[in-house]
Amino acid sequence: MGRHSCCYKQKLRKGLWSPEEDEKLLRHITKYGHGCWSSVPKQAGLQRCGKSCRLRWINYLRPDLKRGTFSQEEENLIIELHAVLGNRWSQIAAQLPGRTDNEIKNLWNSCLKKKLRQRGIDPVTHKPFSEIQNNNNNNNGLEEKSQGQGQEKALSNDNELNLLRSESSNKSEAASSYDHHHQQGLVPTSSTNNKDMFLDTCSADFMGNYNNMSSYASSSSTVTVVTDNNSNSCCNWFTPQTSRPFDINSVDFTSSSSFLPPASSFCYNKQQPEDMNVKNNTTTTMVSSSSWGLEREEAHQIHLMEAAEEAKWSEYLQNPMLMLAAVHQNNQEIIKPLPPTTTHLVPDTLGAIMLPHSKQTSSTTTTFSKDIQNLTAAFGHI
DNA sequence: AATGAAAGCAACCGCCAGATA
DNA sequence: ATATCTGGCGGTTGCTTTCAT
Repeated sequence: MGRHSCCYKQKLRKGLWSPEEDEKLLRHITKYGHGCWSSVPKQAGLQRCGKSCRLRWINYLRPDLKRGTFSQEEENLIIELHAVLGNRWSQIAAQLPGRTDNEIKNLWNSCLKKKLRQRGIDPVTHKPFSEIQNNNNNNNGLEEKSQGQGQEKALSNDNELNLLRSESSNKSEAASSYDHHHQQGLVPTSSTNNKDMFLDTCSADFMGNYNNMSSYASSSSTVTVVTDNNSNSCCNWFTPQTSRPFDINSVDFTSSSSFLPPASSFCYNKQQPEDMNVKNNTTTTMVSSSSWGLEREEAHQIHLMEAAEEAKWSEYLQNPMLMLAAVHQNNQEIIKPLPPTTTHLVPDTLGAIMLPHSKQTSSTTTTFSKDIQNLTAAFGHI
């Protein structure tokens, strides 16, 4: 299968499994367990590669599989989980006992996506198309100024195009916003790629998705976003416990697991550029705490709110289903940040969602960004 | 009844990351 | 330190079945 060496060594069967093959595989695994999948076909007397055997077992032969059509409850759950997890089919499947990632994926692609579209909901962002349309119209206005009347304008009402845009709009908005702030020297700089990606990730999510106040789980700490409704604000960073600016240069970006501020929360505060008092040097970014947008008292209040929600968040983190419940229960309510002491969510609790299958280094940041976007899409109204 | 389109589904492909040699 | 092996995942393909005309 694929480029795996097992497939080169001998001519192996492909395609649909015969009942005889199923019986051989089932008998073998029932008796001996699968152990090393690559050795299963040989031991079971099958002309298949180990990968194919594994897939057959997981998707069809496993005794705990639930067969039959999906119930309405299951469909709803998949939709809600997808809003949080995105196309993480294996993680979605983990919440539906007896269902495989493959059949959930198939259901989504063949059925649920369509249903959502029929309801006027974008299956990518889980937001109403009208909302996306409005955003796109705003974007189109800008595009038209810079690009004139292009092909995209002609396609502006096309749903598929909207989908594509909705997938990329947050990132592009955020990226340009970050660039703007970066050019003004309002964002600490760094020479490492990871750090750049970190900044990019943060700015993407913060600029692209925030509404009044949102919070995000990270791999090692809390990201709190405090904003007002002034669109021209700039950003700064600080830890709420101390009201000190978060010194991004102090973060060890060479360690993939600690690309966020260590053992603390940090806040992002929008503020008018003229209020900024940022002094950069080559190694650190020193900012007077009194010059940052939130007063100590405000920061303290936020910190208290964090503490009050700590237990609640712990529960959420232990159980993605609770997170979904939160979506239902808190439509108009502000979800508070993760507790400052919440560290290393990976791989248990929410970390399993945020940073799946231990992917780290460069992919971690992109995954993280995607996760944040998904979470933001799901929690954006909170 | 015939036929083309759409839907459903099983399996493959290609990539990634951790383990191991 | 490097190469190879392996399991796992999401995306995609292509075959079969169902539906509409």
